[in-house]
Amino acid sequence: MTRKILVTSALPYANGAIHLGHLVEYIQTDIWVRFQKMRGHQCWYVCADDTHGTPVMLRAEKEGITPEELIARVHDEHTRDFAGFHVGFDNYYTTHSEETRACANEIYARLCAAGLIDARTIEQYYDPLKQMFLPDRFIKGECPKCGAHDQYGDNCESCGSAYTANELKNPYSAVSGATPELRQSEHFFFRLSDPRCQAFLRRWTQSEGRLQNEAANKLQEWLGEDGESRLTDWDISRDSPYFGFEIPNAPGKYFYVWLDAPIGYMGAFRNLCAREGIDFDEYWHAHSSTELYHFIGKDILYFHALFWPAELAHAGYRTPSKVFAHGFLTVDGAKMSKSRGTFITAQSYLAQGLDPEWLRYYYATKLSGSMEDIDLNLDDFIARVNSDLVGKFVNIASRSAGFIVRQFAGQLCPCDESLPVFQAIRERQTVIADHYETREFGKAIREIMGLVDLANQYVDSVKPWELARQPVRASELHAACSNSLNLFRLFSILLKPVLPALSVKAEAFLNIAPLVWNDSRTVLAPGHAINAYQHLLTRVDKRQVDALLDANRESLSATPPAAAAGLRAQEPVAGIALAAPARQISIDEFMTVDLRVARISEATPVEGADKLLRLVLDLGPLGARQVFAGIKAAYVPEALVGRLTVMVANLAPRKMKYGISEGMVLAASGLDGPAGGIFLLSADAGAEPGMRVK
RNA sequence: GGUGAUGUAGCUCAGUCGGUUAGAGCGAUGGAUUCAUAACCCAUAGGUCGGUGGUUCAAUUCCACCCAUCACCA
Repeated sequence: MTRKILVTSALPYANGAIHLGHLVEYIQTDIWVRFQKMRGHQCWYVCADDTHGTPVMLRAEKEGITPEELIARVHDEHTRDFAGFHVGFDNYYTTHSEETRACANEIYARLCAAGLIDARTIEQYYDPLKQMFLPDRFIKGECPKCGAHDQYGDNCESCGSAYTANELKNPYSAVSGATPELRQSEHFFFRLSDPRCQAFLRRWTQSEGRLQNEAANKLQEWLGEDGESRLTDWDISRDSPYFGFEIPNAPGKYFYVWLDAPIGYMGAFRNLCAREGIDFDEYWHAHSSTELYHFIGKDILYFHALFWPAELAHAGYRTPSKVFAHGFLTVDGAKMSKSRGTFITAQSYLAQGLDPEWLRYYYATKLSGSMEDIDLNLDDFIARVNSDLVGKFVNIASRSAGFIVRQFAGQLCPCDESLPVFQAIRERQTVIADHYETREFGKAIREIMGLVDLANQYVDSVKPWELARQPVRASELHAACSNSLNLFRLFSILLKPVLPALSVKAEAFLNIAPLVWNDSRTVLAPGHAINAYQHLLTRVDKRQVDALLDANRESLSATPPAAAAGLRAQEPVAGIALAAPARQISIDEFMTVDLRVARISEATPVEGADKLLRLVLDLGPLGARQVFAGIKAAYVPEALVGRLTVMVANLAPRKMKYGISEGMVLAASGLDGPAGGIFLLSADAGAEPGMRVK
């Protein structure tokens, strides 16, 4: 039965370049979509640039162009990058479209009619210099939940909490730096706290198969226990000036960008429908039997699994069949870093001449249906691609084609499907298809490569190069190579969702029509003529990877680290990594850590904590700080009072169960953490509290 | 601090609903081979399955605690 499927990837913001982290999602989605299409299903893949909001508005202003010009340029760049990685959208659109506007107005009107939109006058920060209300993303301050500095006004990148901008502490305008003032303004709210929404979301998020287990558990945390009402109403409007859609009958009021972003999926699809003659309503009406899947990063689960389905359900539309959240990308085990050159843009990867299918393949080997992060290990990347794709897969064609072309005029003889390797492929096909379906691409690849190994063993066992020297055994040679090329064709089918461009080349080489999944049931007919073999894939050269890192490496001074690398904020002491020396840093980088001499003026045990002492540190002219230090195992509190030590004075304050920790004291510790001892640093006599350590 | 996840050969990862000698690929070493972009094939070496206790006839697999990493929460 042909399924009707609509698939989306999250909308990239029209304010920055696509990088390898983004590509995890687009490649994952694209592989899945290509698989569905190969299976003969009707599967539409849409995405769009997320164009609205203050960042776009301000950036355009800074560049001296209109927002429309900016988003047009970024749209071109994004389109180019995605095409470069063979991400095959059926439509890559923009949220700044009449289709999206119409859908947003429609949803808004229906939510109004359902009594789920409230107008309320709120106090919001206003930038007196810039003369504008400061929308969430452009007001910064300290997170009300965890105290992290420089957090945006809608959710905290440090602790993930969602809140409103007014809850931020010590706010400042990210536009002008001015201290904002509170002013009143009327805003519109989506009433998530309404019992209907609460009940719906509880049911929706917990329904079988809707979300990954980890995601469902996470949402359960956000929803709270039964009867508990943790969801708060969601502010969906912003005041002029704003780049976005003006709300009907509300002059000067605009939809908040996060309202129209997911609606952009609908807008992009509506645009596609007009082009392709698809029935939009069949896919979106409340009782649609079509399937709708959103691929997203785990960071935006909140929006896609709470706000979005609640909006849809109460506006009379269908809700997503499933939401697939994936983890983040690390490079060589660490977050992407501009100073290490691992913040790699899609454009630079292609510009350096690296093959996009190398990355598609490597990601595929690592991807699964879970929300776990995946690591791009660059040495492993090189080894994996060269070994699997060039050494094994492509090699099968390469080692057989010459004989067929030279000795048999390119024509194949009947294929012997009774060989064990063909049987193995037939046997594992279904499992491989299931792995693709469940997004267990890593498992699919492992299965396929196991079969490819069998194929190379087969070739080795029949030794075509020996047969070729004995003219009387020409038919054996013909059979061996025909079998081998048929194996290559089957593997091309199995790998086609991952390697679309390579498959096109393989199809040209084999002289066949575009392969679909069911072609794996057949073999090439006797007498079928192939074309001469040309290299299908080159090897990765380590120098290319090094050049890529160099191209993406920025000077250290250009990107001061937000938090001093290697020093962990959550452990006041003993957290410094030990085994190997950390990477080299510049003096400038070191100086971002403000180390000060401090006198311990109070030291008391913390009730309820096994390891912590509460210290009050006197920094002389800089005042006193409270710090919770995990040194209880090694020190009697009274013995510490009066001592001089060294502390990090510019560490972001951290709210702990027992109070706010405003820094950390330095201590040495052995390899095994506290078990290796804890040795508080001291300052020699003469040092005064508050002196800088450098 | 709490919750959750992860910790298996040099590297990247499987796996074990407790049960004879813990697997794969890569890398290393040796051999074979020369059709293939020094690819492929065979073989060998490498792990006290993070640590410590407990349950059990038997634990890498279950339980507790500890350590490390990551995420989320407070």
